[in-house]
Formats: sequence, C-alpha cells, structure tokens
Amino acid sequence: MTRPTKHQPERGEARERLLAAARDTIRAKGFSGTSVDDLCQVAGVTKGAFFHHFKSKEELGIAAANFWAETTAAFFARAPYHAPIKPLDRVLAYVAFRRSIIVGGLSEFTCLVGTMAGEVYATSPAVRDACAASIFGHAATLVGDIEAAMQNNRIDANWTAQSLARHTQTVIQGAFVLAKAGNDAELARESLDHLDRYLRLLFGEPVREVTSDA
Amino acid sequence: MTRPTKHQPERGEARERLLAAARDTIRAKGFSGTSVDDLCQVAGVTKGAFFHHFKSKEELGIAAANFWAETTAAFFARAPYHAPIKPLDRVLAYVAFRRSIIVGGLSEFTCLVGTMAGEVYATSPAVRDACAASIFGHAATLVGDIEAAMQNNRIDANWTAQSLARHTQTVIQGAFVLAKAGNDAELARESLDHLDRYLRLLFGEPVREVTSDA
DNA sequence: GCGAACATACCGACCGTATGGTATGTATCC
DNA sequence: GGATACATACCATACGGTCGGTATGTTCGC
Repeated sequence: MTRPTKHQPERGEARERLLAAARDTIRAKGFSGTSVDDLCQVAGVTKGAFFHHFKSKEELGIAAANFWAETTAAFFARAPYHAPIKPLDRVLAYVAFRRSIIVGGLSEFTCLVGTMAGEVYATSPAVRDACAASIFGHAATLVGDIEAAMQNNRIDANWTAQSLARHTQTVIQGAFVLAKAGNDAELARESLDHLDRYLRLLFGEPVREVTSDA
Repeated sequence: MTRPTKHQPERGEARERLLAAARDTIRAKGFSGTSVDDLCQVAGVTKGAFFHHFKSKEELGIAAANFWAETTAAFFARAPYHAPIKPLDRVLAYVAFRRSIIVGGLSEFTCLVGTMAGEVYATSPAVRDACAASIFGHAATLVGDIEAAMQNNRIDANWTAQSLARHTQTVIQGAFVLAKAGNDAELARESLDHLDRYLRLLFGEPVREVTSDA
C-alpha cells in the first residue's frame, strides 16, 4: 500500500479505511452513537488522519452516504438479476436477489443510508440529502424495467413506475426496521415475499405456491 | 396539580412531562442525539427530577417505548376503523386511517419505537425489546380482522394472517424512512396506497380507480 | 387530632469522562 | 521545496450520572 500521489488522487488509504469503518460501525451503532474515536480505532488510524480527510463528523456522514451510493450501485449493476429477457422477470429477480442477500448479522445486510436518514433527518439536512440521493437513485434504476413490464403486460395503471419503484424501497427499508426490532432476519424475508406477491398480482403473473427458503 | 399519593402512585407530573418530551424530541433527534439535558429543558424539569424517576437514560428509553405502546394502543382502540361490518373493510379502513393521520411535520406522525429500534437495536437490547413489543403488539391487533377476512373470502393462502399483519407494519415503517429521507410526507402516503392495493388484490376486492387525496 | 417518623417528588451544584475539534510536527512524494 | 498524508498532544465543552438538600405529603401511635 503505497502513499497516494497527486496524479492518482485516490487520497490515502486512511480515507477508505475510515469510510469502511463508518459503513460497518454506523450500521450497528447509529450515527450519533458512533464517535470519531470509535471510527479511528476501527479504521486503525489517528484523529489527525480523520480531520485531515473530513473537516467534521457531519462531512464524514455525507461522504459515507456517497460512498455507500457508489459501492452499492456498482454491486447491483453487476448482480445477476438483470439477465432475464422479460422485464417483469427482471423486476421479480431483483426482489428475489434482495431477499437472497439477507444473510448473516443484522448490521451486515441492513442499509446504511436508511439507518442514517431515519436518525438524523432533522438534525443534519446535508446527511439526509446524501442518504436520499442514494435511496432514490437506487430506486430509479428499477424504473426502466417496471415501465417496460407495464407496456409488455398492457397494464393501465393507477400508479406510476416511479411510485412502484419507490415502494419496493419502502418495503425493503421497513423490512430492516422490523428485523432490527424483532432481532430476526426472517422478518425481513417475509415482507419481501409479500412484495413479490404484490408485484405478481399487479402484473397478472402466477403467484408462486411455495416460497423457496434458503 | 397535587402531589402523588401512595394509593394512587401515578408518580409526579415530572415523569409524564419527561415521557412526553422524550416522545417528541427523540422522534426528531434520535435517541443518541437527544441528551438528558435536552429532555429536562423541554419538559421544564431539572436533572434531579430526571434521575429520580429514571435510573439511567436507557431506562427512560424503555419507559418511553412502553409509554408509546400504551398511548398508541388507546388511540387506535378508539379510532373509527373498527366500525365496518365486513372484516376486510375494517382492515382496509385501518390502512386508510393510517394514511389519514400522516399530516403535519415529520416528527409529528412518524413512529417513536421504529426510530429508536432502528438506531439502538445493537447497543441497547432492552430498548430494542421494548420497541419490538410495541410494534408487534400493535400488529397483533390486526390479526383477528385479517383472519376473519380470509375465512369470509375463502382465501386459501400461502401466507398467514400474522405475516400479513406484520407486513402492514413493514410498509408503514418503511414509508416513514422514505418520507424522512425525501423530507416529504407524500412519499409515505404513496406507499400506503400500494399497501391498500395489495390487500385488495389479495382478497379479490375491486381496486379503487382514483386515490382520494386529503 | 396531633405530632413524630418516614416516604416521595423535586431541586441544583458538582464530578469524571468522552466528545468533536485544533494546532503543530514530520515523513513522503513529485 | 511545496504539497500531501498522516501522527501526537492538546483543548473546551457537553455528556451521563451523583449527591446533599428541601418541601410536601402519608402513616400511625397515643
């Protein structure tokens, strides 16, 4: 791990380590519940490094939300749910994929920006807006397939593709809240099954008789 | 405002004032983001009063969750959505009622226990469990009507009444997260419309053509 | 029915520590 | 040698929590 350069301004490794620490720690302890010292310790850097890269804790929050947006965008772009030929199948595959990645500890699969937005929406509008950009930016990636599915299936709807795309995120975020409260990931999967069923009913697709588990 | 008595140990008024302050302040600033001094100032009491009634900040969190559970239970028990004769209509009226009370500022209609659970689920299991009791206790109040509706409409389902009841809470909690992120209450109403549509499709009820606004 | 003994509700000063943030020094790269 | 990437030491304050005190009940013997 060499030091950074000017012509390759990926900053030092401390910045990335701090962002990764923020991603992991804030998901478990919340934004206010995570101290700058916590982050430095987890990242294995000093406070000097922290305030060299971020001029305040709030700015780290914004950077962490943006980092989350970038990394998850890349992750979902590479995911296999884009493969099906029929648009509706891609949408259903998306939900199935979201369900399939609900594994491990709660703080490993829950959403950083959903957690932060729910906590600091009123006290830190800048962080909130960065979280919103991540959530609604991700929702927007679903609109194309939903629109195509609506045309394909000749759906004359009361609702828009944008609205349904946002609703998928509502269910996912709510699923995380219930899973956290009940301390049980199965609560999240359960609601994604309802979301799958809603989509099939909306588009006149046969509803699966048995939910495949594991 | 008289002092308390032994046979009517409703404690002093400071306790209630602190619980009300917690309800309002934590919804806006989160649990970690709210200090004991904040609560005392909002409640108009001193720190001495705070630690007389609650032995720690965490215990106040638990008491606030229980207070929320009690007051919301009473509120929903008195609400008008129980009136319809057909069970399914009561369920749909519940969703419509939840939609109708999404008015005013975000911190006025969002859920205290959802906010707290999402924030401190890992750092304070006792608070988390109190939040869970509130959320799942409320969900349980819907099970009877859903079960009756399933029998009435002869629904041979892949899912249980309990699961669907929990899903309504998933959508409501998720709706609050998106509304907070987007700083727009309409985002919450939009998802409740999708929930209404899901229920109607599930039970074979005609889907309303136009969503009544306001 | 009255006063001693006790319990409850609340006040406000104080404490030790954790917190976000700063100032300065130093090694490295171009 | 100048900009970048850190490290170290430090600061002011905000934080959760403690403690002694007071005022207002309540209980109960007599």
